[in-house]
Amino acid sequence: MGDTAMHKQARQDIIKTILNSYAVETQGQLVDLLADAGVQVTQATVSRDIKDMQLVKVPVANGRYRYSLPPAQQASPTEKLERTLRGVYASIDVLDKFVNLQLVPGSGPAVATLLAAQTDGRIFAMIPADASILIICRSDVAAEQLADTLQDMVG
Amino acid sequence: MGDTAMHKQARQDIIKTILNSYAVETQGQLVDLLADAGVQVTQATVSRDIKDMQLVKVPVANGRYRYSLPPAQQASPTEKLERTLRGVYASIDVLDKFVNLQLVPGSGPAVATLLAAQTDGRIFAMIPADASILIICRSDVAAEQLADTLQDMVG
DNA sequence: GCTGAATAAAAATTCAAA
DNA sequence: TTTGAATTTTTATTCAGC
Repeated sequence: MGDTAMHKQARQDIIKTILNSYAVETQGQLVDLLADAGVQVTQATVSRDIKDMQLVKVPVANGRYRYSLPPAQQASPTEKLERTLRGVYASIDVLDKFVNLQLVPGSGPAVATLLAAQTDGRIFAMIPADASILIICRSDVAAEQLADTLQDMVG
Repeated sequence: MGDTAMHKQARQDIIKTILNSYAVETQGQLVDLLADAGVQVTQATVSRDIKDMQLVKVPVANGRYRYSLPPAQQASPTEKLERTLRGVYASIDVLDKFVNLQLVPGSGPAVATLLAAQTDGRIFAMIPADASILIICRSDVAAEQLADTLQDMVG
């Protein structure tokens, strides 16, 4: 046993990080990856963590398996958008049916994907650019409202 | 072997139904439930079906497990690129001279290339994005017609 | 190709202990 | 309560046959 006490919660946080970085196929693999991260536990413990965290072993396209966070624990699309937007938002502007969202360079496509996942009825189309997204709304009023909504998200 | 030939697809449909009716915890249980439904297979076959169908064994609240239909597939853009419009189409919408084609993320450029090859006289210009294509038509009527055409393509 | 029987591999649990 | 070792249980795969 390592001399550093490792608590369950901390270990589970590390497991989350590992799952986001590696395609973990078995619990044995997870044991090894945890060891690499300096956390020494057995398969039994990992099995219990997986139950606790409600992780699932998903059969994926290439005929393999991988452990993954369940939909229930995955952040909702709106939460993801809000979190992301907070980090990359620069400014917002409205003209007629258009909302122009200025962002930090590189974040346009990612934010557009998150916005698209909202299925917001006010949005007709989006033109994502590197550092901005031009949103075409269904009406001038819709554009105003959307701008307000987005403004509220970033505080 | 039973004298009634049971095909994979039919069996998998039955499995779906069973999963919607029972909290199936193990593959053995599923074998039994299939037997009750008149389908005689072994655990090996069920294991393969589960892999095929991408079912997952989800740890649920009460400390038990249950098999469940696949969580929303988060396919990578690269995988989707290889598919046809039918495979990547999400929705289509019209506003004035605009047609907005919503697609799965990553497929916009590929689909736009295919669309451009059509040399459709109604299309004035296209703005492909990662997950959508904004098509600007030569007239409002042209936009309506184009939308209909595309709609028909995807059934 | 699809399957079952046998087997290997992996995962869950039991039990004792800290 | 949490854990590892050992064990049981479950699941995946191999192999042969159809």
